[in-house]
Parts: sequence; C-alpha cells; structure tokens
Amino acid sequence: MQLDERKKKILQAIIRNYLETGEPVGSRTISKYTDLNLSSATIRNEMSDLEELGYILQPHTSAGRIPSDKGYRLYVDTMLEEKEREIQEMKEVLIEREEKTDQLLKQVARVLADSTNYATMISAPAIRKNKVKFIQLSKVDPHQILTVVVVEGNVIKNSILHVEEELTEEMILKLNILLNTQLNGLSLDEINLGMISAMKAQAGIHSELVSGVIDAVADAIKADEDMQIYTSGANNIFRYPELADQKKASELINTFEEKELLSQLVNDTLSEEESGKNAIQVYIGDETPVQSMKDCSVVTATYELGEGMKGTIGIIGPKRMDYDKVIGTLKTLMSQLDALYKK
Amino acid sequence: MQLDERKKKILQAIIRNYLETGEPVGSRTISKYTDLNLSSATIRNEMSDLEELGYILQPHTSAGRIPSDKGYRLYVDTMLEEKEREIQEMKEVLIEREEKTDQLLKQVARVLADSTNYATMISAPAIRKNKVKFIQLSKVDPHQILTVVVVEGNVIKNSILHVEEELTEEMILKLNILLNTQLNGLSLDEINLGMISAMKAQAGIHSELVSGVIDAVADAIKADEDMQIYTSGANNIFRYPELADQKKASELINTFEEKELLSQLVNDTLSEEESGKNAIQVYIGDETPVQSMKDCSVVTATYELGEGMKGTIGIIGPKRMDYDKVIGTLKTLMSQLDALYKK
DNA sequence: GTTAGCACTCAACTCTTAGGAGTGCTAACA
DNA sequence: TGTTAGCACTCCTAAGAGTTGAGTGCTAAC
Repeated sequence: MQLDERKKKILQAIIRNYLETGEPVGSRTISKYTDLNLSSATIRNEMSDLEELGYILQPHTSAGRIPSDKGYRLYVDTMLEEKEREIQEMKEVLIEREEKTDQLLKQVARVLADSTNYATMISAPAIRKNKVKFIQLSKVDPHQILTVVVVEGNVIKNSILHVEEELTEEMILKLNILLNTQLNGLSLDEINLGMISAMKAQAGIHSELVSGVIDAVADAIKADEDMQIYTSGANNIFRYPELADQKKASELINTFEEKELLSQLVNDTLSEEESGKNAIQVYIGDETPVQSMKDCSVVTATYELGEGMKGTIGIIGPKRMDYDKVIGTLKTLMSQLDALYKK
Repeated sequence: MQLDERKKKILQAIIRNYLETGEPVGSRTISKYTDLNLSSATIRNEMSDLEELGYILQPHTSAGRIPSDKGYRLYVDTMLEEKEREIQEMKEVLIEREEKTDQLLKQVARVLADSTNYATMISAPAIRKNKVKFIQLSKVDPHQILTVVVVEGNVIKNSILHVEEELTEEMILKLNILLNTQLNGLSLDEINLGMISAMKAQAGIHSELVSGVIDAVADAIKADEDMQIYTSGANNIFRYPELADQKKASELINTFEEKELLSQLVNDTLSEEESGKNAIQVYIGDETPVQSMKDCSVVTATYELGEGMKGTIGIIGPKRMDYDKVIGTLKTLMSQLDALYKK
C-alpha cells in the first residue's frame, strides 16, 4: 500500500486536530472539518489504511485515532518543510544585553518556557577544546596562593591553594613566568606527564605548588564535565494530562532536577549536529536518549556564542506539541543569540 | 476546658498514628493501640474535647480525626523536647571532603532528600558583610584586563574588562597598588562615593578602569543577592497523596525551580535565627513565608561554615512529616558540617 | 468518670445502566 | 472501481443506586 496525497492530507488533519485537542480523533470530525469533501465512511477506510501503515493507532477499539511516533515523524519531517515559518515574535525586550552568560541563559530558559508553555532547558556553552590563555598566581595570605586560569573564550577559573611555607614575591614571579611560558596556548590534551615533571623539576622545592596549579588548569578546561544546565517551566508538564499522572510526572520532574540526565540530551544533540545534521533536532517518543522522556517529544537546537562555544537549547513537551511553533521560536531565538554575540 | 495529661497522650497518639498512615484516625484505633486502657467511647469524648480545643479536626462527619496546624505545633514544641533524639546515623561516606563548596552543598541536598524522602533545599553561605581581602588586575590581552577580587571567606570573583588603549605593565602595577591600599579591609557599606572619586583622580586617564573595578568589587561582595540555592528530591512530593494533586504539585514544583521564592524561606530563617531563636525552625502549614507551601511543613536549620558565613538548609514535606527524624537528621548534619570546617 | 449500645452519617466501592462516539463491514450507487 | 449510506458492534464514560464499613454523638447504665 502506498501513502498517496489524500492519505497524507488526512494524516495531517488527524495530527493537527490531535495537537489541538489532545483527544483521539474520529472519522466524522475529519470528514466535517477538512476541505476534502469526503464522507466519514471513506475517511474510515483511509484511516484503516493509515493504521495498517503504522502512522496512527487506536488507544482501544471504538476510540478515535491518535498519531503514532512514526506519524509524528512524518509530520515533522515533511509537512513542516513546506512552509518556512512566519516568524514568531519573541519578547525581545526580555533578552537585555547581559554581561553574565549564566544570567542570560537562565532568562532565555524562562522566556522560552513562558512563551511556549513547555518545559525548557539550556546548557551553557561547552569549552572542551579551548586553550590556556593566561595563568596567574598571587599571594593572598602568607599561606594562601590564588590561582587564576583564563582559557580561550574568556572563561575564568580560580582556586585557592594552601602552602606550608611562605613564598617570596620573587618566587611567585618566577613561577608565573614558568607556568605561562610552558602552558600558554596548550589545550588539555597537549599537557602531558613529561611536561609536568619537567616543570616540577624546574620549580624545585615548590614542585607541589606546580601540581596544584596544573590541577587547577585541568579543572578550568574540563569545566564542562559537570555541565551547567538551566531549566525552566518544568511545571508546564501538568498542563498535559497524558504526562501529568503521578508516575510520569515524578520521573520527569526528577530528570529536570538531576541535570545529569539532561546532559545526555545535550551530548546527543551536539554530536548529531557535528555529524552535519540540521541544527534543529526533533526526538519523538522513543527516539529520545533520555528514558524518562519516552512519552514526550523533545526539540533541541544548537546555538553558538562565538569562538566555537556551542550550547544546546531543548524544549520538552508532549508528543502532541506544536512543532510548528516550537521550531519557529527556536529558530528566531537562535538568530537572536547570534546577533547578540556578533555585537 | 484544660489540656490535661491524658488529652495530651491521646493527641500524641493521634498524631503519631496519622504520621504513619496518612489516614484520619478513629477512636477505636486509639483505644486499641495505646496503653491507656480506655474504651473507644471515652476516647471519643476526649477527641470531641480536643476538637473543640482546636488541636484536631474532622475532614468530614463520620471520618476520623486529623491533627490541625495547632496540634502539630504542640507536638513539635512540647512532645518532641521530651526525648533528645537517638542520633540518626547519616551516610557519612557521602560527604567527602570537597574543596568546592557548591559541590558539597549539592551533595548534602541529595543525601538529605534520599535519606528522608522529602524535598530539600540548601542555600549557599551568605557573605554580605565580608570585606575585601585582595584585588588584582592583570593584562590578559592588549585590550582585556582581568580583575580578580577576593573577599573574606575566600570567595573569589572575577571579570574581564575591555580597555580601549593598551596599558603598560607598569601602569597596571600602579593601579594594583592603588586599589589594594585603598580598598583592602573594607566592606561594601564602607566604600563611598568620595573614595571612589578620589581614586579616580589618582588614576588619571585610567579613571574609567577604576569604575570598572569598583563595579567588580561590588559584584563580588553582593554575590549573595542572587542567592545560590540547590534543591533535591522535589519529586518526593509525589509520595504524599495530599500534596500530589495536580494543582498543588505544579505550584510546589514551580517553587522549587524558581529559587527566588525559596530565598524568602532562607531570609526568614536567617532573621529568626539572628533574633536568638533556636537554630532549627519548624514552619507548619500557614506559618510558612512561602505561599505555595501552605499545605506543607518546612523544617529549616542554619549552618555555619566558619568566619560567620551562614547558610540555610530546608526540608519540605507534608504536614505529617516525621518531625522527630527530620530534626534529628538536621542536627546530625549540622554538627557534621561544623566538624568538616573545623578541620 | 467510664462504658456499652445504638442510631446516624458519609465516603468509598461496586454494580448497573444508558448514552455516545467511533469502528468495520456490507451492499448499493455513480 | 471508488464512494457512500446504513447498521451492528465495541467500549469508554458518566450517572445513579445500593452496599459496606468506619466512625461519630448521644444516652443510659454501671
């Protein structure tokens, strides 16, 4: 059996209707509210075919039909590309120029959640491959040394090291020079054991301090291992009865709180994106890398804040989410983030 | 009418039983499962009195009784002080010595949530009154100056300032000395406009840079304005049917996600604590400063990480939470945090 | 002051019923 | 051959009736 034009139209009508109402949709509804001018009986025949093809399914006999994951997939893949979206006006006001990236991200998550009524997440830009740009030790106290490491993209990381014996200013200057000349411009992969022991040798009695600093550098570069993820609008899931029952809600809420699980989503999106796919990914039902979201759909997008720092935005909602609107909104948002950092 | 010893015992029995089961408790239950040796009829009379006194209430005629807020309050205030708790063994292993305070706090929240089955929150130590300890400017790029500010308690804050014309190393050294001599040891309140303009005058053409640095200092000190709060176990609320209905759950989840609301709780706890009250606060029902928690009980405690840096821990659960256990756990935890930072 | 007994209340559960939405199938029509 | 009308059938849902059981309040007796 083939999926002809009429079947596609009917499928589209079913999905549209289901997105709106959340109720299984019957043949009579389709017959009445489309311009196909077909009787409900004909629609029934077609629907029967569509079910056989796996695009829709019946929750139980004598209920209407609801889209299957495969149906949603088709909808998202083909029907959507027909018309490039009339752009959803984003409340631009809310995104003021903010120096602090994390503040900005939180705000983006919130605005998105407010305007879509879905749950949202956003990951801070990953900086995995960045290089050391600047290292500075300073004496804060007789026994405390402040280490500051700046990596490319101006991500700053610092820590305080405790030293047993007081260091002279001169010694600190020397160490500063040593560290900067040795490590500057290197990424984490490039700093190997040989280099470290050579540096330790040069540092003489302060070799311990050197290890401390190296650790700090390593920390700074792999800061994204415990990736920062901001979420908002988790309570929106209660808007959708199919997600609001206790078991599912509890699992989802948990996923949102323990950001570790969300990072799978981020990683998956980033790797998909790297492999040349579209910047916007749609995961429907079981396609998601996060188990607890198997009853949801997730739309993710990759954004870039210049200098190759990439982050991920995700919108999590019911399978019957308004794909049109969500994808439109994400596109707008991405171009705005882009514009923001072009400045 | 007076609350005699026997009434107290019956009230206690009612509350205990309700805490366990979550179901309204009837006279017969009390008659059977206490050592009072009274018939259910007598208990009924007493219960009727207790209801008149406002300690218990009936959800509807012909249901058992449940404790009122007033009843819980009495229970927490008096019954609990009788026996100082046999200390709940905390999974000490989980609290490893962690350099990073925020990591530690996250872990504490999680452990608490796991071991109590309630939702938990923990606020990072406030550093409002701390003083500037160290300021350092360094040139990262020809046009980028890194500012590092360390305040007491070793909280470090940094930002990158953009400058139009390149500064010489010498100039930076001069600015460093100027800033450190002027600002060292001052708290935010003590840095006034007069000082700032005096410093600007001394900085000459680099007065703009000075304002930048001052801003950074201000940021560092009032970092707690957007207070860091970590939460865990929000999904535990689904364990308690009386909180798990959609409306309440949605509100609670939202409160947990938008940490702003929780900060009211933190502030209230801190101010109560400052006014000499006990270190552990119990908010029952309407007593809470956070509207959305009016169907919950909240137990909060203040902890101290040395040097006067105080934070708050909160446990949020149903009114029928196991007050005994929660308070015991909090006490243990606080002494452990104490020990941790005595080291 | 305590207790036994009894009538009464009310939520919760079960069972039944009716209604309605929707399907699948068949036969007739263009 | 595709489309349609008609009809029997399924199954969910809501509403109502009846039953059960826990629990109360009151009274009278000990």
